[in-house]
Amino acid sequence: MKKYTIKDIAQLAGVSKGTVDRVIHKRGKVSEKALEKVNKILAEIDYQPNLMARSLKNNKDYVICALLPNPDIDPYWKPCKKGIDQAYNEYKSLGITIDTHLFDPTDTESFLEVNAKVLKLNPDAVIMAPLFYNEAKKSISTYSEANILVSIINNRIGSDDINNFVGQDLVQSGRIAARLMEMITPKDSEIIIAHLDEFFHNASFMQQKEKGFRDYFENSLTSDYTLTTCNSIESNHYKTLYDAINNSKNISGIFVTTSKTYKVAKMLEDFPNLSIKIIGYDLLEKNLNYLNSGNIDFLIHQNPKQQIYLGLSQLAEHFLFDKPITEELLLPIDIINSENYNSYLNQ
Amino acid sequence: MKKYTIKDIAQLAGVSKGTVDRVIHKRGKVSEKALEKVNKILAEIDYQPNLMARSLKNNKDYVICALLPNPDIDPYWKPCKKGIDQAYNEYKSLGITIDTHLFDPTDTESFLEVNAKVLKLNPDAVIMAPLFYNEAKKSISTYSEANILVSIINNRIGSDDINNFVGQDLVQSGRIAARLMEMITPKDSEIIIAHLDEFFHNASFMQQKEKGFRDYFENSLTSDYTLTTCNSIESNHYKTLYDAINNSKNISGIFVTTSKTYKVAKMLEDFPNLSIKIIGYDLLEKNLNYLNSGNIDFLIHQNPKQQIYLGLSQLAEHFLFDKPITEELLLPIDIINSENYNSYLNQ
DNA sequence: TTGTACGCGTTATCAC
DNA sequence: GTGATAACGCGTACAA
Repeated sequence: MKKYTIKDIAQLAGVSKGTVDRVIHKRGKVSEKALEKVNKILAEIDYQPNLMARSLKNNKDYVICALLPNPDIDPYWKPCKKGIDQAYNEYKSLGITIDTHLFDPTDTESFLEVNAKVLKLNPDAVIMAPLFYNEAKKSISTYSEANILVSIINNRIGSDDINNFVGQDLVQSGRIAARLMEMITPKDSEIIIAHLDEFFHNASFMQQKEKGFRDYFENSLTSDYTLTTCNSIESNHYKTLYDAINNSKNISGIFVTTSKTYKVAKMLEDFPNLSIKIIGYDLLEKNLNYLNSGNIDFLIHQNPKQQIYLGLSQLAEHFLFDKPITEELLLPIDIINSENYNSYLNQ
Repeated sequence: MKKYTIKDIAQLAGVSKGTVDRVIHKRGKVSEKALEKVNKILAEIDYQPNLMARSLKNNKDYVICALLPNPDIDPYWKPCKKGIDQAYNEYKSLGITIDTHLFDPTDTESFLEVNAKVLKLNPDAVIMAPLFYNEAKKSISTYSEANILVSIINNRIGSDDINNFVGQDLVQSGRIAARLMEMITPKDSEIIIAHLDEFFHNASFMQQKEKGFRDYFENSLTSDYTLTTCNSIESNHYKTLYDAINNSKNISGIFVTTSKTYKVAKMLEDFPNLSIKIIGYDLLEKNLNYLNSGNIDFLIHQNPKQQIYLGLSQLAEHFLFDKPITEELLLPIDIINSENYNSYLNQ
């Protein structure tokens, strides 16, 4: 399995390196005869261009801007720092610069400002969590017009200008929660689907999770649960959810579609004689505490760290080695209990 | 954030590239004065050697041999092919060759033969699943003496000659199964820990899983399960397990410590009026079928594909970019149910 | 249409 | 001790 170089091919074909290069890259200006000779050799051997040499010759420094919600405001995004650091360390010596810009997930204006700032920097690519649907769409097409690659993480939004999406199948995620719920609650009981307030209001992903959750039970022949959806917001002290729990005596489980699962666990401390299972999302410290104490039964891990790492990695390898970018990268949906969360944290 | 090259440093220090190189690599033969000047510059700037250039100059082709059980004999190893292919494609153009050698997991002799063959090839590294404890240990030290790096996947074996281990914490894996079992079975029932025959008889990893499983319940204040261990082998038609199920009327769950979980599910088809939960290991097709039909409740994913991919990746990056090798890489322990297995298969 | 020469950054070698 | 130079493989400008 010898490694052939352009020089080797030139020698074998009896032409010069330049001619071989022109054939390989289809730059034309090659005589019939030469073309034939080179193609014959190329057909015989398996030429693999040396990516190091190519990249070295390129010798360009690429800049990727990462636009993320401030993790101090929404701790869900905390792990992303680690993912960025990992990608940064892996690619810094190969000519990739990663530049993080945080915005306030409660403030559309802040998102727009950060996008304006980034646009001025004119990076080679942008990777972002598109929390605000309309604003994100507009920013994305602006980037695209400026020939800036766009990678999206966490939740998909429809746009032809997106080069890469890394995330999870949220409908399936709801189905997973449903199957788990089915296993740990009595079949004839009531289950609440709780959408706790999110900073961003046009997010469709809570609905996707609900859809999957309901679909699972609707297609099930053996179950006869009563499913109730409950939207609840902090400014109202989550009163709707509280009342729902307080008024029904047959609730066996609550499916929380957001990372604020711990708030439900906390609320249930007011009802010590109810036995209600909780399934929710994300490995926030507060969630893990309740998972450990047994008050939360399962969490589903959305793996924000891996999402941003993989997105960055795809972009970097594309710039450096011209690797194709996967348009859609769906991560596994991890089921977490008190015993395995630790194995995910140290990743 | 300018990128400094050796040339830049040489210019700044008023010396030649050669001298800078000697300082950086501590090759000596540098005058006090020159050393000082260069070190001063190095202290001021953040010099990051260009890994592409270094690797290009190196221009060595590295060979890694992968020693794995034949997946036609034990389907657990099937996904490894994908992992190897992935690493192969990723690194082939960068000068890494991966050479797979299969052995018969039921036959110690075959393992030794393959090792002998590989030793003759004198590769730069070997990655293997050390199924046969004593034989593996001996082979490993032979490789080490021949200056061949050794990477181990799947199950750890003690040896100072191992450069890298990729796998899971098997004791913790047992605890995870225990927690799941606790959630889906009544607290005062009987649970069987079933060790189904493995091809290799000196494997300690079934014991590790059992230890974790038992530990969990022993430290639990709320549970009073009766745990029974059952070793059962195919040549005896798994009679010991069959009898255990047949004779007891209070079994609520079976924890299968190997990938042959489907055999237990199949056996339970003989007992249609028993309701016994099954938790086992690995995403074999036969296991997934029973997971889908609800006869297996949970599987734990040992991720053999990711194990070999990460091991290969570590070795490759070490050879190419001189990256340090993690001695021990513990993968997350994935909980699988009927709804999320698909998201792992397409990885 | 073709071949040659040069540069990318690092490292090894070889004169001085 | 030191500095100049060649080489790795690729891409390309330029001369023929």
